[in-house]
Amino acid sequence: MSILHILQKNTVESLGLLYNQDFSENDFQINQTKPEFEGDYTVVLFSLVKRLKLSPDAIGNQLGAHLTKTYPAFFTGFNIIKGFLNLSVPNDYWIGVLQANYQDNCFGKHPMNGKKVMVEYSSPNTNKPLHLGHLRNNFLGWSVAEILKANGYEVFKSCIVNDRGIHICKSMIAWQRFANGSTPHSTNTKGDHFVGEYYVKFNNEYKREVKELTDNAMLAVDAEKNAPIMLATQQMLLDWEAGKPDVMELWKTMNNWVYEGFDVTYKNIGSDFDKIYYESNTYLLGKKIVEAGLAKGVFEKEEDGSVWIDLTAAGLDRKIVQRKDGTSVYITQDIGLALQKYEEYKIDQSIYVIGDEQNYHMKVLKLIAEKLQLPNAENIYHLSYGMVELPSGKMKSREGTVVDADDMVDEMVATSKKHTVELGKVKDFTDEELESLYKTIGMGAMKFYLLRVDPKKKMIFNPDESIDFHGFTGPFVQYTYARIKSILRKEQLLENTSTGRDLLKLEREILVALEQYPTIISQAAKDLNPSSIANYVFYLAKIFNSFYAEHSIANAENETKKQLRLQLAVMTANTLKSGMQLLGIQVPERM
RNA sequence: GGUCCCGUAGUUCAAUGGAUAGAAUAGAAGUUUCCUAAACUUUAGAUACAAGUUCGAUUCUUGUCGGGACUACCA
Repeated sequence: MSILHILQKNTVESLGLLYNQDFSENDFQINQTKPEFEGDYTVVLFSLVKRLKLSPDAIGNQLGAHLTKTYPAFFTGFNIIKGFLNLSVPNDYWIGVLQANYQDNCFGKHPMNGKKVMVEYSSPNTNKPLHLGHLRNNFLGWSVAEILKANGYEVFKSCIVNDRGIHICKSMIAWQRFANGSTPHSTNTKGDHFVGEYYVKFNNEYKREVKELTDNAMLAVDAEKNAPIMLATQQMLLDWEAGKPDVMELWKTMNNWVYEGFDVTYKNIGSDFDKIYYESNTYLLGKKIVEAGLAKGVFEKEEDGSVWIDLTAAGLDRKIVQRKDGTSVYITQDIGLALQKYEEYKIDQSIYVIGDEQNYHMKVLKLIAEKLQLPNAENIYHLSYGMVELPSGKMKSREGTVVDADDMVDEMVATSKKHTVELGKVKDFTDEELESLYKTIGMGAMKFYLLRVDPKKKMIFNPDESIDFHGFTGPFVQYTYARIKSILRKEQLLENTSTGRDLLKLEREILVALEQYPTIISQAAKDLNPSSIANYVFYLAKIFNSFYAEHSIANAENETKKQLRLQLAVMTANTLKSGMQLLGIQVPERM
């Protein structure tokens, strides 16, 4: 239990004894004490004033005296400033934390809790390569899964590949018309990029045809519906659904090109899945849902045969759930898949990492599941993240205004190589070690950049200003780790030595931060928010760097002090490594 | 039109209703005979506007102004 929790618990007890009333942890607030005041943790007294009809000073004095008298192992002194009760925790407590945990590689992680969670993320379309927005999704999903594991959940990472539908047919039609039989192999192009080019070509041709029609006096709405290439694409979708052999053949071929490309990207960025669903296998699941909904009277059938649900009572619209031709729409398939996931894995929670542009869709999804009284309805949770935008606005694959994921990875690795070569600290590395280091640092910078901001908020990426390697960045944390490891290669850490009872201000600050790590991990899981981990590891690295610049470890005043600092260094390194791992970022032994 | 989200230093991001609004970067000035200077130290700089609730508001409420997303028998 952390000192914060101990203080919460003891404050509840003390208040109860002092004032003979029942209190809970929600009746007051505890913060870390601001550095300009004496003390480690602070009880904010204002909320108690009204209830107890006493002045903040009076409550603070009584509570402070009671806490220090009753729990001298945890609280040895207090002061009250303007309604804030600042409590000091003794050195022995902090040193105890250090000695108990400095060698524990699992420090901060929580035991298994018996709960199962599925995290669905990435979920690409197979008609174009991944871009920077997908990277945010992938890093978020991966990190959230790791954070949940660290909190004792059994986690299944899943992905639904949107491998069928009109958008796929667009690339297929364009390939048939414009490719002259060329392939990724014949053009030496990565498969997903190759297919993506034909998606763009489709849109160019489509635009051209629409313009031609409107120039000939057709209305824009009609032109958009009647452009020959669009009609051909719609026919192809029908042929696909009918299982026409040549269409199926082309579909398989082109999807395989895309998968070969995705495999490379996923391997590079370190994404993987426990279960991959393909929409071509799940798109019929909606039928069962429609039948169930009609039987329950939740859905209603129109005269033309289409099926609808009325959500106006919940402030939403009337939504279609099955077309008049009997095929199910996206939302219905999704509900079918949600149910299938539940049945297959018996999950307690199902998290969807999907952009906030689909907030409405996910709201509808959950609402329909609730109305159908599906057993998994309550477990559906949309982890909605903000879009990555360019200074000019939203990225659009169709218009080519995207930052390509592969280009981004290459650029990050190249930049890290440039920095590393300039600094010249690892000239003795083999080529293989160098390549691996460049990748570790480059990917570290990129992942940290995308994960350090609150997932809910949209973020702006300016391609003209490359991602930094200094300051609040992945390489900063990696560098701190590497520097510690360098010391630990040279200095001997002894078992069972005394570390003394004295702590300098900076030593104490590091220990206070280290002790918070388990709380940070649980909070990150509660919020499904990796950015709190990123902020934490940066803060820890920062105060360690201050300490490093100020005090020597190898040349400490005496052996006792040196051992204390070595332990502190080991625990800091372990915690940085562990926290970075939760973000999907590796740390190098040297850099 | 309807629903929802967002306006914090030049820029990119922080701040469960709590103390003097934190960082990073860019700017200015410093630190290397001593454990890795991808580091450290100092300095300057911000809550769009107006009311309200509160002991206390960046945070909650309302309004104004500005920006964005969604609102397909596409997936």
